[in-house]
Amino acid sequence: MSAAKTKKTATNETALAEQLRAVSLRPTQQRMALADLLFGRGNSHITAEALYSDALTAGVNVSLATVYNALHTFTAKGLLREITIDSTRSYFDTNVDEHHHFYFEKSGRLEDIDHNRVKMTRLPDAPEGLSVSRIDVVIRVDG
Amino acid sequence: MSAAKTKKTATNETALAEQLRAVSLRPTQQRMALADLLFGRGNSHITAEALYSDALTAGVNVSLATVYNALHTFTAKGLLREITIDSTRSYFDTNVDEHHHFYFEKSGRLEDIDHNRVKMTRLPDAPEGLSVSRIDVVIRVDG
DNA sequence: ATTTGTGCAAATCGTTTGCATCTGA
DNA sequence: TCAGATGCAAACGATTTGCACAAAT
Repeated sequence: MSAAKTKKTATNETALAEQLRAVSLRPTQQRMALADLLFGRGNSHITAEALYSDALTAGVNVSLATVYNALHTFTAKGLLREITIDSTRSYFDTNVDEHHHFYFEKSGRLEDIDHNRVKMTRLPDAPEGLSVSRIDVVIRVDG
Repeated sequence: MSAAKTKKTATNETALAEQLRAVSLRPTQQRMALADLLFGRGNSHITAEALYSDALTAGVNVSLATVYNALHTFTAKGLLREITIDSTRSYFDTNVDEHHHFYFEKSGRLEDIDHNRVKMTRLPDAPEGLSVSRIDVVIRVDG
């Protein structure tokens, strides 16, 4: 009885709609359903294709183009973070807080590393006048 | 008068051939020429397409498929390191020593950071029984 | 002679785009 | 009403693949 499959409660629906409106996005049916799939579960790292197939499974009427659209829009609005580790696909992370990743080379799976589990005591300055937008630490493990 | 354009010196040719033989790769014309382009210059981060066009410019007779082939083979043999940061293309790094990168978001350019310019005093253990194959630190700057 | 590498063109695959249609405010 | 969103199918671009031919040992 996932919220995506059954009728969402009014409060849920409102919460999602508010979340979207807060970043000036129209809470359309598709965005609501995708947001519910993305943020309503623990599943923090997902690919476009995977989200699309989750949507189909959940009976959500949405096209692949709209999935890509929503993922990029959400990312631009700071609701998601895009992670590029494997050149064959992009992952989108629902965790937008500062954190790092384990990357399991065999399975292609990602796992969060809380930022306080990594401490960097020395870092180079950003080149002349440029500012650092993000520091990504990826620990690759053979698994 | 690049070594790729003109006839290579006997010592150069021998050195490259030895380098390839050392990792049990046949020193074919194409691999020699590509190795020369890759390792003979300062240019440490290159894409397959860029190497291909460099090769054409240098008058080297090689196909794109062979460029991909050589890049992957060299990487498998430890002569190169593949870097995935931008999902639209793969970079190959001739620097295979432990080091990190600046990534210039606007230009898509990469710049090496010597590993002793980054110091990590706290790192999580690798998950159960798995070993860490590599730690990548990417500092993204808006430039 | 045998193995390995190369080149071409076609195939793949994730992602993007153009455009007509629909929907939310 | 009308800007913004969606869906479809075609286009894309980097990379891979199949297979015949060529080159290295």
